[in-house]
Amino acid sequence: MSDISNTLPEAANFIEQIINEDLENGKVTAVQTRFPPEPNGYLHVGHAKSMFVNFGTALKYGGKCNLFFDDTNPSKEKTEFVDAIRADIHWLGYEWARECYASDFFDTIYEYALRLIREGKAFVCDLSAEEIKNTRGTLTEPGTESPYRNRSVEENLRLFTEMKEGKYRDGEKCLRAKIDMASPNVNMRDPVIYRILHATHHRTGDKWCIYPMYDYAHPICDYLQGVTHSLCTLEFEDHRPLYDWVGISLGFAPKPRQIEFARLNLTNTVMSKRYLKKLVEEHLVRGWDDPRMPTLSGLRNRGIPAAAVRDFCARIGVAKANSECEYSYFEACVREYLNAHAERAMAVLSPLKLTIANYEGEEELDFEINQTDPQAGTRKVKFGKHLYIESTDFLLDPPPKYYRLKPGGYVRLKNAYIVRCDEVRTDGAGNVTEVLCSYVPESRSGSDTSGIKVKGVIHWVNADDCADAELRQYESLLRDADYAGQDFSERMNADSEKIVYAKAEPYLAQAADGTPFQLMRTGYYKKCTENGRLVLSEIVSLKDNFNKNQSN
RNA sequence: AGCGGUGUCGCCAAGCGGUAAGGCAAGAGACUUUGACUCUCUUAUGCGUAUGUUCGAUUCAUACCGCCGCUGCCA
Repeated sequence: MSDISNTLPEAANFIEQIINEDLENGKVTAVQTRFPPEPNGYLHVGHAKSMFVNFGTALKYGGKCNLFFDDTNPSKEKTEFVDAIRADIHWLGYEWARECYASDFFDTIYEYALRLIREGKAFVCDLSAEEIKNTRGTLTEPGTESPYRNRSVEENLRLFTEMKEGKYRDGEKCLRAKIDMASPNVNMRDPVIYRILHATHHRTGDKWCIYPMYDYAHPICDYLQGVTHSLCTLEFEDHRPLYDWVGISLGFAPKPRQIEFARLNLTNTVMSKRYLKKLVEEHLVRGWDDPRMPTLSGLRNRGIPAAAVRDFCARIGVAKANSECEYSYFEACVREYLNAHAERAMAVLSPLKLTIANYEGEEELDFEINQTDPQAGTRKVKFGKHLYIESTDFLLDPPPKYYRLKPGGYVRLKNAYIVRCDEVRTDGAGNVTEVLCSYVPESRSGSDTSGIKVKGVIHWVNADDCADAELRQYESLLRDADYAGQDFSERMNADSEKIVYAKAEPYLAQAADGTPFQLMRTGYYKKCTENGRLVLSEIVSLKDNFNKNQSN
């Protein structure tokens, strides 16, 4: 399996270059990063990349990575999300050095604001949001300075204290950094750094009615945590001058360094929290962890192994160019991992009865648990006279080059015997209801002396042995197959700009009792995805499988 | 239009002046107790375009062109 500790290195060269420089010229002596989600939703694959970069960088340099909850906007954040985020990070396989919150630092952040005011670097502004917007200027024209920009330090101090004490309504006043209204970078035009928000915070309750803005709080929180390299996505590139302004104004040493990288995009996949939230709130999905969701909990419920997600992140690399990965890349990583690690089991999704006329009794056959890994051992499967095969593995009028079962044709039952189709039973409507075969006794797998060569090998289940328990399970698999299919895509299509999952995925299933199952048709994978239907045959149970692999 | 980024095979992505890695996808073949897996081979005289500098440029310079982001009291 992919090793967490060696996945980042080759992937993020430009980040490493910067860090190496800082290390070489003694700017820093150890590397500290942080994974900074806002607890306003669940984590998705995009966050997996961010975790990969942040945790991976720390791992690479023998440093630390904190879990930092960016909870500066109480109107959007909830404890439910905090718990889910924690669980998802652990599932992905990462361990944080310290868990902290922006709200842990509210007191200090406030003190720093006082200091900026005393040094004439911040002022209380009475302009409304609308007025601030109108005086900010445009992309090509400078803004105009606020009439409140030159208030005395004493007045600013008094006003800001009153803001904190709750003397004003939301939006009535705000604290702004005094930078440059003519800056070509709009973020530097006296940005708001504190706003009044009479909202109950999920952690600090009603202690505060003013909250710091991200741009102001983030560099402070980074510094207070000892973060040396603050890795974030490209859209914050324009904010870096402000990030630096805060650090320099407050005299941080060493000042954390912000480095940006491109976020992950996947074809046919909605990654915007706004849409995902909408899907949940409008009950178009069961919840954030619905297996159709690109959330980490969704992937987990779909049975996708965390190691495969990590491997994917490592393989796509980290760069600054905007890009969109083909979903097939992700699927390849999942298949590759599953192929190497998942336990095999045979299952028939659409059963067709097969009876072997000349076979009596029963015997137990040895099956490899994982063909690619002999050490995984073997399992016993009962073979008998009455079996079920996949209905699609038999064709009355087969096209040329059809290697599976057909009237008068030979085929091998996987890991068992070669059989010949002698007779077919149909119902009134002409549908095939049963296939009658005869088997070749000396063709048993492993000791085949029959000399018969067959091109086709099909899977089967013993009807007597597992009819009750397993067929019920197949039903639930089928139900979920529908549930995972086209209907959903169409709805999404009509409803939003993108499709969530345009195609059903062959390994997308879950038993009714919640047991995650990996479906992996080893033979017809491509065909499955082409027609968008699940026509799978091999079930790979991953229950406990991942945990097992995790521990070593 | 201003600022900040970015343009290398269908999709990711190495490369940091010395003559285009790798992966995914695709195609061909071998193997096979499923046609899967595995294995082998093929796929950019070309690196957004044009000029330069140089013995030599994807790598440096200049100018264009394209794409992305930015005018929340969101993060």
